[in-house]
Amino acid sequence: MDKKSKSLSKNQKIILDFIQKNKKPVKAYSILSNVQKKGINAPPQVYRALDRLIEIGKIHRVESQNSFVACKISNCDTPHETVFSICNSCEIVSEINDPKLFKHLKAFKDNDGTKFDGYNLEFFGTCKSCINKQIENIQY
Amino acid sequence: MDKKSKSLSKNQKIILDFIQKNKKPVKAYSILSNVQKKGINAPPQVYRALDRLIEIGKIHRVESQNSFVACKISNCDTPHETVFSICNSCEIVSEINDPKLFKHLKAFKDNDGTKFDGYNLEFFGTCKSCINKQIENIQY
DNA sequence: AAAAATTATGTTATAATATAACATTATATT
DNA sequence: AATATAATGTTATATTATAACATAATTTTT
Ligand SMILES: [Zn+2]
Ligand SMILES: [Zn+2]
Ligand SMILES: [Zn+2]
Ligand SMILES: [Zn+2]
Repeated sequence: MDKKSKSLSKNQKIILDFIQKNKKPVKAYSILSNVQKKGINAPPQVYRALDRLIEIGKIHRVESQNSFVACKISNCDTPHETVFSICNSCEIVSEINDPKLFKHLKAFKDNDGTKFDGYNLEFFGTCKSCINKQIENIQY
Repeated sequence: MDKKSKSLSKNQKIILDFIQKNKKPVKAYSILSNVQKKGINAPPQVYRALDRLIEIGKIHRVESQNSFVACKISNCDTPHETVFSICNSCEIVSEINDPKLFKHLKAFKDNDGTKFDGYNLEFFGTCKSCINKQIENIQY
């Protein structure tokens, strides 16, 4: 039985549920304040659940934001091979599912003989919606 | 005169100098304690200099480590297009200079019409030196 | 050169993020 | 049932980063 098929614990379920409800990534202390009514009282309880959920690929950490987002790729069995598109304006994050890009990244070799076991790629920019808002707001 | 050719301020020089002296990335508070003898007393002075040095491309932030490393690519005029190789064991970081990969990343388009202006890619693994150490340490 | 605007600095306090350490309880394995 | 493993609860603390405001240096404009 692999990690992914193991059932989640109570706290893990509560926290995964909260993260999945949110379109945007959520921060650890925001999670904490939102699940306190469910009996989760302190940061370590949140961080432990987050660590585990990351390990089994249910969520990912958005490094540039210190935030956490549910995995959007079904059967994402590669929790440490992630690609995101991040809007600098509204901070929305989309997980990129691009097999060709994955393949390219997976095949990468450096000149030092490093044995790679994962990668994280974050693209930054302005999302379509924010571009449109900016155009609307131009003052003449 | 562009940002890069502008001369650095006193604090910026002190902090860049310290970062460049280190092979490995350094943390903000480690920088602080190491430059206090030079008259830099408080975190904001460090973070301001770091922000500026990042902006002009002299250093990069290693997102997964909350650390800062000098740019190793001469004439790196793309401070927000970075690729690193990171050893999970010794935490050494190498900046990757791979024009073909850069081109590939630069050309990336998502399905949502996001206008990208940068990316950060971090490869994780075990460096050659750490692999060798691990082999040496196997007990029979 | 004087005035104004901009940039950098210094300082104190505090916010935000994350982990150490240890006691207890629940679950799985032998 | 005994043992081992994993998860939880709790308090305290470590680490990373910024807000806010006063002052000084530098650059630009007049
Ligand atoms: Zn995923
Ligand atoms: Zn947006
Ligand atoms: Zn660089
Ligand atoms: Zn190493």
